[in-house]
Amino acid sequence: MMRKTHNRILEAGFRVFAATPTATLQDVADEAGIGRATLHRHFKGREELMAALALTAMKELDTAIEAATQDASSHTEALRRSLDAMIPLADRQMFLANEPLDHVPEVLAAYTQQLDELAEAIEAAKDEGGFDRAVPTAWIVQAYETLTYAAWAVVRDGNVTATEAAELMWRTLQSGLSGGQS
Amino acid sequence: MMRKTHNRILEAGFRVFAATPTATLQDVADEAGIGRATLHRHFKGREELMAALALTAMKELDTAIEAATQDASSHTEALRRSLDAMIPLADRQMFLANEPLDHVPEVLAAYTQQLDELAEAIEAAKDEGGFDRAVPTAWIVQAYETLTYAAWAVVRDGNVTATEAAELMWRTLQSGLSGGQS
DNA sequence: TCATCATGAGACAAAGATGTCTCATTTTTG
DNA sequence: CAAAAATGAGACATCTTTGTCTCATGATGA
Repeated sequence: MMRKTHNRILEAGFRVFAATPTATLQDVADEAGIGRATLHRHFKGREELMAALALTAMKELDTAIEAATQDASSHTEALRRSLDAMIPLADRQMFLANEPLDHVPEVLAAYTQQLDELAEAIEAAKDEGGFDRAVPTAWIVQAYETLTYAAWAVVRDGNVTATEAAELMWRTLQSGLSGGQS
Repeated sequence: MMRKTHNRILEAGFRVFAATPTATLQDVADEAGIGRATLHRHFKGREELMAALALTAMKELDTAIEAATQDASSHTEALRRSLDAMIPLADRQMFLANEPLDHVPEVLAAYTQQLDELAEAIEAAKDEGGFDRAVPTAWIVQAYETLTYAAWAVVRDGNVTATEAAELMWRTLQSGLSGGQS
C-alpha cells in the first residue's frame, strides 16, 4: 500500500486518542489529513486500528528500552536508564489502558510479556540489592509503571524537564522523598 | 423522587463504568435492576449521570479523608492516614479520569480544589520535614495520586492487603524501596 | 505515454445509543 | 381506602458511528 499513509494514520491515532479516547475514525482521518475511506483501506476497522496502535507503541517502547539498557552495568542500572526511554513514550502507552484490547491475543501476549520482563528485571535488581527483597515485586512493578505515567504528566504540565522527572522518579523508588527535620 | 432508586443507580454506575467505561445507560439500568426510562427520570442524560458520579465520588473521598485525619498529630501524619481512606475508594475516582468532565464547572471546581488541598498539605508537610523542600510539590502530588491507584490495583489483584498496600505506598514515598547490598 | 495503484469525496445502509413519550401497574402517602 | 407519586415496559424518532461501495482524480512506475 502506501506505508507513508499507513504511518500517518498511526501517528494521527496516537495524537487523537491521547486527547480523546472516544474519538471517531472520522476524527483520526481528519487529523491524518486523509479521507475516512482510505483509513478503512489500511485498517479493517476501529478494533484493528487500536490493536495496531497498541502493538506499535509496545514495540517502540521495547526498542527504546533495549537501546537504553544494552550497555548497563547492572540490572538496577538498566531499570534506571529505562526511565529516560519510557517517560517520553508514556502517552503512547497509557491511552490504551482503558481499551478493551484483551480480546486481541497478539496484544495481550505482548503486554503480558512486557510485564513479565519488568518483573524479572526487578527480581534481578533485588539480587543486586537495588530493591528490598521484603517488598513484593508486584508492588514495585505497579509503582514503576504508575510513576512513569506520573513523570510523563509533570513533564507535560511543564513543571519539570524530562531529565529531572526521571531523576525524581528514581529517587522516589530508591530513597523516597522525605527531608531532614527543619 | 425515590432517593433509594437514586442511590441504586449511582452504585450501579460505579460498578458498570469501572468495568467498562463505554458502557450503555441500558447497562447501568440493568445493573441497577430498573428500567431505562426510570434512569432518565433521575438523571437527564449520560452527562448528568457522569457528573453526579464524579461529585459523589469526590464528596465521599473528602468525607473519608476528613474523618481519617481529624485527630492527626501533624500534616505528615495526616497524609499517611489519608492513604487508608483513599486506597479503597480509588476505583470510584479513577474511572472518571478519562471522562471529559471539564465541561461541567461544578466538577472541575471540586477537582481543582481537591488538588489544591493536597498540594497545601504537602507544602505543610515539607515544613515539618516530612518531605524534602528540594522536591517539587507538583511531583509529590502526582506521585501521591498515581501511587494511590497503584496501591488499589495491587489490592484488587490480591497481591497484598489494603493495609499492607498503604504501608508500602508510604514507605515508597518516604524512604523508597531500596535494600542493603546482599 | 500508458496502465496501475492509491486516494478523495460522497452516497448508502445497518447498527447502536440516546432522549422522549405513553400507558398500565405498583408503591407510597395522606 | 383513595389520591398521588414512582416505576416498568415498550414504542418511536433521532443522531452518531461504522462499514461498504462507487466513481472520478491524482500519483506512480514500467
